[in-house]
Amino acid sequence: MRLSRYFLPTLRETPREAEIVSHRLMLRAGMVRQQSAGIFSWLPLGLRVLNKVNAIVREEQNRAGGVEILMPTIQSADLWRESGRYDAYGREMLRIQDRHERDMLFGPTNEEMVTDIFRSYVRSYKDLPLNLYHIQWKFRDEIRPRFGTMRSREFLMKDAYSFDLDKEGARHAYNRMFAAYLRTFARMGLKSIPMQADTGPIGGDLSHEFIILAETGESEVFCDRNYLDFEVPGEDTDFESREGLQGLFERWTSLYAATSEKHDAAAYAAIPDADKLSARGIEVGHIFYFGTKYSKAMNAAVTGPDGREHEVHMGSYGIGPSRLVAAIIEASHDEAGVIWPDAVAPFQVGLLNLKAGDSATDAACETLYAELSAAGLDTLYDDRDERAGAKFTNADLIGLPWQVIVGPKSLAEGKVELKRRRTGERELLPIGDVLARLST
RNA sequence: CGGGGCGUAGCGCAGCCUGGUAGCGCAUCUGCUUUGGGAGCAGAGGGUCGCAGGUUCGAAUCCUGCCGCCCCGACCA
Repeated sequence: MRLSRYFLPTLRETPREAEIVSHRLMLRAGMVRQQSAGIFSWLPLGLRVLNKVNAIVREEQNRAGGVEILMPTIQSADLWRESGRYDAYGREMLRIQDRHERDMLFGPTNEEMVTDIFRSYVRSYKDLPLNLYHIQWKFRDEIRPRFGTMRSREFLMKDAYSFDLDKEGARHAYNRMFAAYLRTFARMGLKSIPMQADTGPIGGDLSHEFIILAETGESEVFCDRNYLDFEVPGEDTDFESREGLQGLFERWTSLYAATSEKHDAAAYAAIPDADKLSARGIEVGHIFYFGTKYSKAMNAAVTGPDGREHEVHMGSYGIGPSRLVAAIIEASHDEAGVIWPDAVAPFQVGLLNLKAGDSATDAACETLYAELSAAGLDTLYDDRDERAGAKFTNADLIGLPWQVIVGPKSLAEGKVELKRRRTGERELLPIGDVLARLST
C-alpha cells in the first residue's frame, strides 16, 4: 500500500478523552474513531489488526474442532424469555422494538440462540461432540464504558458453544478450548495465564479467565511466576486425546493463579517468595462450563446410546478481539508508539523513502516495493512528500515490525537501512539483500 | 446510579472570574527556501463559542434547563 493513497489519519497530539496508553495510541495511530461512548469506527489500520487477530482466533478454533457459523446481532426477546434471562439480564441488555412493536434486543451473548439452532437439528448422540462458534459484534450497555476498545459497549466477541452428551464429554470440550486459548494468545505475542474464575451456580473447577499481564491492566492478579515459563501447547497438539489434554489442563492449573475476586491469601502465601507474582492483568478470554442450564430450560436433548433422552452438557468460551487489539498495545509499546508483534502487525514492513521526488531513492523504493509485495510481505510504502523526520516519527508511531529506510546517503553506496522497531537495531545492507533478510 | 471535571476551527488549548464585533499552537491550502528524527519565512482559508430559553442596549462570558464526553466508585469479553 502506498501511504499517499491510503487513509491513515494520525494525530500529533493526544485527544483529551484518551487516558490509557492503548487508547491514546489507537487514536493517534488512526486506528479507530470514537462515535459515541463505547462505540467505535475501525479505520483501515485498526481494521487490519483486528482482522489479523480474528484470523488467528479462527485458525485456533478450527484446529481445536470448532465449526464457524454467524448468528445475527439482533435477537428476538422470545428466546430470552424461554431461558428466563430476558428479565434476569438487567439494563446492560439493549432492548429495542421493531415496527410491529415486537420486543427485540441487541445480543450481549448467544447462548439462547445457539441452543435454539442446536435443538432444531441435532437429535442423536452420534452428532456429538459439537462446538459452534462465531465472531460477531455484541452490545452490552455498560454503566461506564472506558479505556477505548478495552471496555466498550459495542465490542467484537468470538463466542464458542460446546455440546456434549455428558459431563465427561463436556470436560474434554473445555480442555480443547483451554489448549486453543493458550495457543491463540501466544501466537499474538502474549503470555496468558489461566486463572480461577467464578463458576456461578454450577461449581467445580471449570471456569477460567485468561489473563495477560500489563501494567495498566484492570484487574489485580496473583499467581506463581513460573507460569510465565510454561510451554505453550504446540501445533501438533492432539485435540482428540482426552488424556493428553487433561494432562495439559492439570499442568497449567497446578500452580496458584487467581484474580483479586477469587484470591486466596493463604494459598498465595504458600508460594515461595521468589515465585510470588502480584501484578495487574487484562482479561482477554473466559471459558465456562455450565452443564444443562440452557439445554434444560430450552429443551435441547439428544437420544443417547441407551435409547433415552439426555439434556446436553454445554460450555461457552469467549475471546474479545476488539479488546485484544488494545491489550496487545498495552503489552507492547514504548514512548514513540506501538510495537506490533509480527503476527498481528497491520503491515509487516514500512518502506520509507526519505527523499520522495529524488530519482534515485524513488527508483530504489519502487523496486523494493515491487519485490516485497511480490514476496507476499504486506508493505506500507511511505511515498509522501514529507520530511524524513516526519516519516520516522510516523513509522515508529504505527509500529510496523520492520522499517526499510531508503535515503540518498546510504543509497549512494548501494545500501539501505533496516530497522527493527522492537529493539531499535539498525543495520546497513546492500539493497539486493533486503528481501532475503526479511523473508527469513 | 453517586461523586468530580470538561464542551470555543480537524487536534491541543487560552479567553469566562470583572459582558463590549473570537484568539494562540499544530494541522490544512499557496509561494519561496529547506530535506536522515514531526523544518523556516511570507500569505490564505476555516468557528451557529454543545443546544434551548432568560437577563441585558449588548452574552463565549451572567442565570435556568437540556444534551454530549471524560475521570473516580459499584458491574463486565
